[in-house]
This record gives sequence, structure tokens and C-alpha cells, in this order.
Amino acid sequence: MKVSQLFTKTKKEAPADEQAKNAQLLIRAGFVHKEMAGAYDYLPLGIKVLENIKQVVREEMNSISGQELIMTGIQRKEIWETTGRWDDKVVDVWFKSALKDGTEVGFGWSHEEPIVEMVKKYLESYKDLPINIYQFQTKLRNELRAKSGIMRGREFVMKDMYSCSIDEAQHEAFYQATIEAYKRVYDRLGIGDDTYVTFASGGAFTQFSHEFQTICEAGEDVVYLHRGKNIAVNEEVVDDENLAKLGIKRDELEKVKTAEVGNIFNFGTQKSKEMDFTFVNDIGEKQLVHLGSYGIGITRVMGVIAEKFSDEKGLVWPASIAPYHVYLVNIGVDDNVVVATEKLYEDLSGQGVEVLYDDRDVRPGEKFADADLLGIPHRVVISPKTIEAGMIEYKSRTGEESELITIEELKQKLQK
RNA sequence: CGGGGUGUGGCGCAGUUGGCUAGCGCGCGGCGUUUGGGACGCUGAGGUCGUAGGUUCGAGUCCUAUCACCCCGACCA
Repeated sequence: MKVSQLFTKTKKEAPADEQAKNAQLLIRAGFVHKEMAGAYDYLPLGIKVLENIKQVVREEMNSISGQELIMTGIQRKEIWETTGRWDDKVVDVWFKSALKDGTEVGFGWSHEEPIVEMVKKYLESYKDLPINIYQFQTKLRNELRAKSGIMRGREFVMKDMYSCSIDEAQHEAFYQATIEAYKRVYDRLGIGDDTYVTFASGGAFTQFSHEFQTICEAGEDVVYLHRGKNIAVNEEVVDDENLAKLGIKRDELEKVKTAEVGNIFNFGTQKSKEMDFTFVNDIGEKQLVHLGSYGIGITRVMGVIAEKFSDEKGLVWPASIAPYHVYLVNIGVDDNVVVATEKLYEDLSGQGVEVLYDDRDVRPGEKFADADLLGIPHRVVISPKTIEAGMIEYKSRTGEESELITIEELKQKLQK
């Protein structure tokens, strides 16, 4: 992509109606546009990051036998009434509307009930289990207050996965596999070291659920960490009884601000009972399905990464999700420079490297500033100087100094 | 939903105890000079001051209502 063709433009100043760092940077750099409080458009640069995050998650979910699908965002009232959750007093984030004929419908804030209702049509015997399905869905939640930029909106993208198992043992195996898959996801996204599997309130069926909490000042949660034993406990469930169960003492814990980037639940057979979600076992008896639910807030993760990996110059994307890998700059109006830069652009692009080529006729300082603001991991400069040396000039986004290297050496850096 | 704050060209802001053609910076168009960390000169376009009503000879400025946005709290599978 050439910068001259990008319809978005960068801004020197942060918008006045955003306090959150993630929103300020993402808007300044042209990744997102605010439509209203808690609702953002993802622009060409932003959607590349979003898709890259989704791809990492997709690969890991597929690796544990997840099957991708996508459900509708419009939901039937009757389905939610089976569990009592159509009621606004029970679920206060509903967006509701009606069809022209008066039929009431809701917009999906979750897909738990609808997915059970859907799978019921296909699940007959134990031979069909387990079933692990997931989707990337835009959730709509009528939050009383949106905040923190893209980290807590009224509309957001979530990966939600659901497991249907024969029994507790089969469920547990998948639950553990998911924890491991989630760890790989966060590692690949560059936040693995700061993300903790955290004990949180479990609801009716189980003692605890597990949240994936990433240390982040802009987060909404407070977690108590035991770094020695690598145990984390959500503030909501820190009490002497629970700490004793986990074998840790209160004075060994460190209090940190975190953002919840994932949450996994064991529903047991509770919901299956309410919704009559059953299968026939090997001796012909009707059994309740054992359910699990596993979420990752895709857009929130993007916000958390923007918050954590940024400096005074702008964003700093991890290579795994950066919208482009190389920011290519030509300096000097001399024809040789332009030809050499175009050639390198074609060469790298032809090899599958995502290059953002700043072909604009603006001063170098502006190009460098934008390279930094956009947070592209690698910056390459072609100038009369580099051509004379038969080299290219390289600097990483986080590096202090640039260096002259060969194109081959650049390609080696891109491998990493 | 309770509390606090903010709405003035595309963006960021100033605008005194009510006063005359509503300013500044950035950005944008034209011309020229520039070209290794967001250049400079000249010039030009662009604003029903969130909206509605009211007070007044006169309202960006005062009053009332309302909408939007931000922050704190509450809420949050």
C-alpha cells in the first residue's frame, strides 16, 4: 500500500472527546473513527490489525478442534425466555427491537442461548460429541456508560466459543486445552508475560471461572497476584476462605490493575437442563449436555495492546499483528531514489511482505513522524546516500539509531 | 442512573463585568522558496458559537429546557 492512496490522515493533536490513550492514538493514526460513545468504525489500518488478531485466535482455536461459524445478530425472544434472560431486569444491556409484524427481537449481546438452540437441531447421540464451535461476532450491549475508548464499547467484536461434552471429564479435558490455547494466543499477541489466568466468580455450578487478565493501567479490574506460584485472584473473590483453598496468604499478594481479555466458563448441565439440550447415550438413555463457554474480546485486546505498547511518538505494534511490517520511505526527489524505492517496494511485496510505502512529496520529518505514530515495526529509508553505499537504511520502531544494512539482512530481520 | 466537567470553521483552542466586521494555531486550495525528524513567505476558502426558547436597545457571553461527549461512582457472564 502506498501512503498517498490511504484515504485516512494522521493528526498531530489528540481528539478532545477522548481521554483514553488507546482511542487517542488509534484516532490520531487513523485506525479507528468514533461514531458515537462506545461505537467505533474500523478504518483500513484498523481492520488489518483486527483481522491479524482474529487470525491468531482462529489458528489456535482450530488447533484444539474448534470449528468456526457465524451466527446472526438478530435473536428470538422465545429462546431467551427459556432461561429467563429476556427480562431487562435480569439482563440490563439488551438492545431490543421488533419486526414489522410486531414480533419482538433482540440484538445479540451474547450467543449462548441461541447457539444451544441451534446445535439442538443437529445433536442426537453421544457419537456426535464433543462439539466445539466458535465465531467472531459483533456483540451489542446497551451499556449505561461506555468508556476507555475501544476497551469497553456498546459494540465490540468477540470470539465466543462453546463446547458441548458428554460428561464432566470430556468437558474438563477441553477446558484445560482451551486454557493452553489461550496462553498461546496471548503469547503470540505479545501480551503473554503480563496476562494471568485468574480465579474469578464461578456462578452457580462451579467454585471458580477463569479470567485472562492483562496487567494494564487502563483496565477496569483489580487482581491479586502471587508471582511466585503464578496464581492470580480477582478482587471480587479474594477472601480468606478462597485464599486458603488456593493455598496462598494474603500478604504474599501484589495488587495490580488489569483488563479482562478473556473469560472461560464451565456451565455444567445447568443451561442444558433449562433448555432441554440432550443426547442419547450408549445405552439409549437421554443425557444432559455438559456446556462450556469461552470468550476473547478481540477489539478489547486491540485496545489493550495499543495502551501497553505505545510511547510518546505513537503506537508500537507487535510484529504478529502490525498492519504493515515495513514502513518504506524515500528521501530526495532524485529519480534514482524513486526508482530504487519502487523496486524495493515491488520486490518485498512480491515476497509477501506487507509494506507501507510513503511515496508522498513531503519532508522526511513528516514521514518519520507518521512511521512512528502508526507503529510499524520496521522502517526502511532509501536516499542518495544509501544508493551510493549500495545499502538501505534500517531502523526498528523501538530502536534508537538507524543502521546501513543490505536487502538480504533486512529480509533476515523480517523473518524473526 | 447519581455526581463533576465540556460543547465556538475539518482538528485543537482563546473570547474580560453582555457591545460594534467572532479571533489564534494546525489542517485545506493557489503561487514561490525549501527537502534527513511534523519547513517558510505571500495569498485564499471555510463559522446559523450543540439545539430550542427566553431576558435585553444589543447575547458566544445572562436565564430555562434539551441533546451530545468526557471523567468519577454505581452496573458489568
